[in-house]
Amino acid sequence: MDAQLKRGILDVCVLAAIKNEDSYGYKIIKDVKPVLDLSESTLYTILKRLEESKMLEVKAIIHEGRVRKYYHITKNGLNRIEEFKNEWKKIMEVYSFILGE
Amino acid sequence: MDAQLKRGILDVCVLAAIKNEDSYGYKIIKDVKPVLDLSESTLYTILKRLEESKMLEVKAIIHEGRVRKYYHITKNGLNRIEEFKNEWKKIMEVYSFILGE
DNA sequence: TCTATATACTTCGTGTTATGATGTATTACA
DNA sequence: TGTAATACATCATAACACGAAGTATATAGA
Repeated sequence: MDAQLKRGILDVCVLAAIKNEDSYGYKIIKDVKPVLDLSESTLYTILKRLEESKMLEVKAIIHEGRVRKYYHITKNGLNRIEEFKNEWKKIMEVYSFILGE
Repeated sequence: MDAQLKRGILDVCVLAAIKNEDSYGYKIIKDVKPVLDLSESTLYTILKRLEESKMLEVKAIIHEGRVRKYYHITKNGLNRIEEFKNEWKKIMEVYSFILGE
């Protein structure tokens, strides 16, 4: 998909991926990739950003000798998803415009 | 609307605005703004980009003492719109994912 | 006549962001 | 021994939206 089109949905996509269950980087990539291709560097950048803006909380856990960072969605994160749903209405208007008013 | 969400649709939005009739910067802003807010600097940046990628052709015309640059969509531009419509299907899948698989 | 306001386009600097490349480290299996 | 899978991190780069500021003309109203 066009790189520009991705922006703005990627963040929310990651939030959605952990909405129902805490998850970690490697798993999130596996879950999101079939729907929307993203690289490791992109994902970890996003996770850091979402953490900084308090939409996610992190807990590091040792799993089979490796560090695993589990991400948990916060209220802010849930709000962001709701906000996105509202923005979507606007997006649909724009789409109609593009199809030919 | 979220700045990131705009990217990827702005270009196509501008193309759509001149699809049926040649237009110029000032008018394009007026036409697109009700649907999707954009500033002058943004618009002219986009127009330049679309011209460079051969999606638009420009013709400068003197209108009431002022220069007016009329933009005409090319075949490339029309293709871009069609491409966008295809990408939209993918976007809808992502949207479903966000809503909760 | 003076002054907004509308018309019309341009340039620059800044901040945000996706991504490829590269690196580190462990476990599992052939 | 080697190779794939697991798991996360960092850096440099390029694309892009946007505010700010600038240039210039026409027109309507005070």
